[in-house]
Amino acid sequence: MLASQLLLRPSVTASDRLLLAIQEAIVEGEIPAGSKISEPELARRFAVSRAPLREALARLERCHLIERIPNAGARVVTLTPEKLISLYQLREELEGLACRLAAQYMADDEIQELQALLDEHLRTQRVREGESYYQEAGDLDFHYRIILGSKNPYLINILCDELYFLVRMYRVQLGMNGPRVSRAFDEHKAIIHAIANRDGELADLLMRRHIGASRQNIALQLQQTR
Amino acid sequence: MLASQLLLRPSVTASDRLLLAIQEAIVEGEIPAGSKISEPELARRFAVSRAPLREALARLERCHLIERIPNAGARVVTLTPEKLISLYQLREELEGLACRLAAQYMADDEIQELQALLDEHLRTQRVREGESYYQEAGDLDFHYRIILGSKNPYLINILCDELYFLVRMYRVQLGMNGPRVSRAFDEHKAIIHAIANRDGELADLLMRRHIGASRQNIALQLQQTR
DNA sequence: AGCCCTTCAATTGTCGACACTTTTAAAATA
DNA sequence: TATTTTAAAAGTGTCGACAATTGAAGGGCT
Repeated sequence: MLASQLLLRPSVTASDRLLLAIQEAIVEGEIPAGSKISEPELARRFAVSRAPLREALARLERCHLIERIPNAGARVVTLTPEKLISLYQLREELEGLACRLAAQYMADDEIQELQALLDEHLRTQRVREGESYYQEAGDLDFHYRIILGSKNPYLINILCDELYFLVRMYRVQLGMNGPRVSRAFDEHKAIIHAIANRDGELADLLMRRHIGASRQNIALQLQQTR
Repeated sequence: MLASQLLLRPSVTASDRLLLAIQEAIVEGEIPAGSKISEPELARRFAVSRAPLREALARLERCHLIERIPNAGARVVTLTPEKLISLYQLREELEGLACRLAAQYMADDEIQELQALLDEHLRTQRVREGESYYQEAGDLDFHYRIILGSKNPYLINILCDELYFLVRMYRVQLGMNGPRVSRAFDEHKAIIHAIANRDGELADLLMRRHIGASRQNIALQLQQTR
């Protein structure tokens, strides 16, 4: 469910719940990309006042899902190929770094868990052929663990809390579940292998290629669509 | 003044002004690192209600200057050597990327302006020997322009709006203005040269070294302090 | 004395109302 | 009819007050 940042929170406020609900609605396209957000309307819909709603909107802006203009209101972001490329450029760099650090700082048992996770995903994947949801959940989980393994708090915050909802939004709304399934698994395996060998440089390189391949895949899809 | 994200805003609200004021107070150490933030107290101090104050606090959390715990309140972040290293690791990666992209996307006149800026800083620096404020302002300005030159909106947002206040806070409070002045100028010149030659790879490498040198400088200073 | 429970004050989260701004729509003029 | 002006409607920003939660002080127990 990707609620990593909420699992640690002792008490959940209304604005926390709102954030999750609206995030999901935007990512899934229920609130369409580019549409205007009306505070009174959303407040009615979720049966809360505008105070916690505005708190939630502030946090939605933080993860780039909406854009606000003072005195004019908020809009859901519009998705463009250019922005998507920008996003993947960043991911290549940041997740490459995450791999290098993870190879250095992850505990042995964390690496073993990661390996076990991949095996399980492989089995699940075989059973549910074609169901992209599990594939995506597995993929995100894989990336999450490595990012957390970097132990760099700023890096973790940027990737997990700010950029990954955008990544999901693009995947869902542009239908990026592609035919890269089995190849992605092999790439994941190679990356884990490098981390297990404490070869940060190699893990870095492999992750950059892994994400770079996705980026080119996207570029191709976009080109074909035209 | 580093108010880049505010210059474009049509109308300035109370929470905008609050954000700037509190940011400055935290960066300069007037509100001490690690101290608890009392909403009623701050609201009185700035003569506003808690609504715009809370909006400002949400944005301060976004740039990592405060940490909030639901129902418990907000604290100014504490500075640690480990976090500072984490921050510089990120900067190396992100500003390296920024250089590579800037070499590709900056317009010719933007590069010329950048060059002129550096010359001017050099002159100003000679006049005001030892005054670290101008040196820092110049340094930040230099980095800003290259980041903006990358034309990658997510990269720009993360570096300029989220991480640079933290960088300033560390510089001010740990007194990081060091003896690297003249050497930094040479490094800046080399980076611009690479960008002007549209050599992204080289600019990337040089920027990583430039920031890496600062990082090692910091590590040394911290070691000596003990 | 030390620890746990209760009570109370202080702080945070939420609410409804008001002030100001922007946008929309109608009216007036050319 | 097209354009500008004006007025109303909707929406955002801010305020003060109430409700819910937390942290601390005090009292009771072992």
